[in-house]
Amino acid sequence: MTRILLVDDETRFARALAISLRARGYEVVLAATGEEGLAEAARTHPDAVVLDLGLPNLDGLDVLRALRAWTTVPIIVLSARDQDASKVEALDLGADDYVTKPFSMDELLARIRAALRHGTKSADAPMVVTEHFSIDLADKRVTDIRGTNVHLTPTEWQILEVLARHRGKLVGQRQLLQEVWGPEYEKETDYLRVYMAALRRKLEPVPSSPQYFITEPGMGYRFS
Amino acid sequence: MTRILLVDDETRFARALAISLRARGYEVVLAATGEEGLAEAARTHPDAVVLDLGLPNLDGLDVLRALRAWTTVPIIVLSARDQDASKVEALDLGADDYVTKPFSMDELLARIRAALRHGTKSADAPMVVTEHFSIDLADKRVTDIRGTNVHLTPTEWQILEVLARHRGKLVGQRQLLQEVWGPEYEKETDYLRVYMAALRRKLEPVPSSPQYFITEPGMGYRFS
DNA sequence: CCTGGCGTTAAGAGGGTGTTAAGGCCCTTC
DNA sequence: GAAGGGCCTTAACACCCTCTTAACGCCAGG
Repeated sequence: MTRILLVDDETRFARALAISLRARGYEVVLAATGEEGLAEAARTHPDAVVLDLGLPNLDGLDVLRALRAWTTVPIIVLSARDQDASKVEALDLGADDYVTKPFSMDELLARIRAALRHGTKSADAPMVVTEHFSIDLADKRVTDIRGTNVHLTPTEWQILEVLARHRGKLVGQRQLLQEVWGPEYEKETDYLRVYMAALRRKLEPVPSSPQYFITEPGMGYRFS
Repeated sequence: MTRILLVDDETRFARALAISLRARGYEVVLAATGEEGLAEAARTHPDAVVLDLGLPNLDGLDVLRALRAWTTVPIIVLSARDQDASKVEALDLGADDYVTKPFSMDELLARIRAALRHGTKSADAPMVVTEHFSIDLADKRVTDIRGTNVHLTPTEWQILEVLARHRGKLVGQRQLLQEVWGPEYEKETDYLRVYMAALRRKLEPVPSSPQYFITEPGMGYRFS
């Protein structure tokens, strides 16, 4: 789960933001002071930090400096002041973004999403690993247990990609057909049977009794 | 040199910004329309893009979408409007930052610096070495196993560079065409075949059965 | 027994790909 | 100003792969 550290002493605002973030599936760690924020950052290794400059005791810019001394986690700075000086300073100290109050919750959430994209751009290879093969979504490559490349045709790959993205979930036949062939093919369930057979032949250890590509009769398929 | 593409139709502001940027050692490419911006982006491969939303003809958001279809270059969006809708939309379309006019030059410059940090975080791998040849991305040179220089034409080099930067990844034909020839050539798959043949003839030990430049039929090419 | 959904296989049609070479443009050189 | 070379574009052809389609067998439920 994506973890976000929120360093802010205005508990009312912080709580509202935390609720919004949690409602969207993020895990939120709260810190009310700069010291606490640094400690929590070290302890929980968040995927992004939202940092309010208006903190008691320790100045927000000092917190920023301290964080940047050891981590490249995306940091979004919030400020009540619209002063250029601190804005420029914060950005040059390594903040990824600077948002001035007042701002809408939607905007902040969008900026958090943008910041999270930066964090994952270089790291995080979207990989699905099983006991018998592994799927590299970024490289568009499938390798078997010995590291040999498994060749898939474009259609086979698209089906695998859709199933892998919904790992564990049931994907309806109509949905699969629409995502791979387009909306006008949603009745061509024959195609699915042919291609599921191909995928099983190439990836299942025992194609005749599938372990990863499960058929849910009358409904669709599931990858697990 | 760090190259910045500035897409803005207000020539007075654009010119002032260009002067400020050039004074700080950046190379600036100007584009007055969205179409021009897309063409320049494909041609010059900037390290960052500053995009004004208030463009004639083509909407700024469409430009953003078109850019994000093939490049991850940092994009800073400027806007006169302070509307949340376009702000959120732009950020979710892949903009790295969103700045509302009026703003100070210092702030924009600081945000450009911050955006450039993102761009360089993941890039840079100036040498690619294989068993049969090595590629020096910085020097734009390719040498074979005996250290002899291998001569490539500009187009051959660009293709090789794109593939080498995405080492191991599958590069779609459309992406390759857009990055080398520009967005308006994305259907000219003939070009690719001619140039892939040339690259294989010059670099593959056995051009007829490629070891490094792998074709994924119907999808694209992969360098590994 | 019949029906409908599913798995499997194979073959033809169509489109994608590798390869070579000729024509034309631009730049350099004399 | 003319000649030459390098490079890009375009065309033509043969070949290979993929998609589609059809046929058949299997199983479960009506």
